[in-house]
Amino acid sequence: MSPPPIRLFNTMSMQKELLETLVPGKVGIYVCGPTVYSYVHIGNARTFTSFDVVVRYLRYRGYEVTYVRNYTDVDDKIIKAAHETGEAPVALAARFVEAFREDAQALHLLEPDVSPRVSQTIPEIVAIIQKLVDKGYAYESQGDVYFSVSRDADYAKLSKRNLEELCVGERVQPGDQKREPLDFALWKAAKPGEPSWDSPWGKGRPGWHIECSAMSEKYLGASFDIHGGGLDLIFPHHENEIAQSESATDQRMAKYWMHCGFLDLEGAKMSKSLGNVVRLRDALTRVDPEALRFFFLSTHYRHPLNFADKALADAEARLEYFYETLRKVDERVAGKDFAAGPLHGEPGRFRAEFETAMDDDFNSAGALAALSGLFALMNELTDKPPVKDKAMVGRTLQALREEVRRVSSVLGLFEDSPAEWLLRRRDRAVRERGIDVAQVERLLGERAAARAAKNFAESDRVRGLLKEQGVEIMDTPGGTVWKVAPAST
RNA sequence: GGCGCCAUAGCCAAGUGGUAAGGCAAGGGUCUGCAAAACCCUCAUUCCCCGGUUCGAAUCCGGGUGGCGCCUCCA
Repeated sequence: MSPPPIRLFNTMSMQKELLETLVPGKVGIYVCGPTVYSYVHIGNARTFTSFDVVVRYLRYRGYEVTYVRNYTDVDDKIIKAAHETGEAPVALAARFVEAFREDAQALHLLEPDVSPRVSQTIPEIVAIIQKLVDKGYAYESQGDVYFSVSRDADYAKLSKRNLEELCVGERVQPGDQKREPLDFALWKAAKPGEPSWDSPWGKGRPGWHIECSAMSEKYLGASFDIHGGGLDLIFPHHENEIAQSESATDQRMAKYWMHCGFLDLEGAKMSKSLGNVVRLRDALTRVDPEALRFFFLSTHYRHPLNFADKALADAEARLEYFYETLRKVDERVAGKDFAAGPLHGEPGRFRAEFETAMDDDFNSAGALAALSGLFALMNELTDKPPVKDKAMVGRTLQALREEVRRVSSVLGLFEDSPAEWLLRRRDRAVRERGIDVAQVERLLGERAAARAAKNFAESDRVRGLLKEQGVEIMDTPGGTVWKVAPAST
């Protein structure tokens, strides 16, 4: 069996390449995880969601995937944050690892196969640094150890920088022990009160980039398939990882480098200096987690995505359509057996469209488009079947429902029960709009009585009353149901 | 200054040589006591501008214009 023709954009070559893994049928992927000094923001969430779908799709295509995503739990920012809260750095990091796990769960992110932490990888980190020192790529200086960029002939091959130009913006800070401006720290001598570990260079802790070199090698080997992260990690983080790993092992670190585009806020990158960072957990109080996920997937992962209320509302409305459809279909066919026989149309054709899009650099936006026809057909079959053969309609609906399940497993969407999702959404809207559910139900009862008496004037008056409160009602064969209208703002 | 990305309808957004996916909005229709939901139809002779290559370009090349990112911590 020939491998599925998945193509992916490789930052190293700046073009799409056919995925040919080191070991046929297997993929090792390393994604740079969060530095746990605070809650993750929605930009982080986008990146992790993108790679979540990459991993899911590779598995869907039959690859045996080893997915590694680390926690950077030893870092300057953690020490700084801990100093501010008065916590021990280790405790603060542990607290935010837990917070991240909660956030990840809300977004339906898969648990990686391995989630290593810097604090648990110190021996491996020290070993790599020692190797680099021994091979002359690194030097010790007053308890610090630096990587000597000038010793690395192909430095900057990922970001395509030119070393002379890089030096222009660079300054050697006073007190810095670096020999050359571009050199970067592999090991930092401990200062009082900082977490530290023993090393051949005295007590200290790892520099920023070395942990990923150590953790990826520990769990995926010196050379592995895919390394991913946000666009802003290309330089210097991934560049430095490459320099460290390849100098130490003399092997190509990763074959494919994937980078996720930014999530913009009001058309500008989120940044602390602009004060426009939105935490994931704050965003989740305003938008359904699955709608956020859908929103992320509605644009190709390498393109910029603008975080806007309108777009989120659209995503949520679209998701409601999907779930309403699934609810109807499930009511119709769940648990039923239909005699074998021909299907209406070609339920399988949507899968082909979906796979074609995903095979092309994980084009989730294109993949989502394939769902439109699938859901329209389900609605057509439930509401106004074009064929009289009820068994055929039922069989076809079941087949389509199965297609949705397959797609769900890849996109991480529609994993909730439709009834639960719809109720959860309505409950949130009820809370936001301050709607009195008891009153709604009383009015609904009055209207039902009026309708039974064919008093349509009264019935419509009640409808108007509810509408003023933002409640929309729908008369269905199964009775009158209601929902909260989308906010007009 | 160096490196790089992007520019597709009112809005969002796929499409990297073969004659413009999908969604939202809008208009029309079917259904409905009326609605809503759902379904159907319509909705870019054209892809920022100017040249070029080609039988053929939104897609390739050159030049503009306009956004944006990285070069310092950053997903």
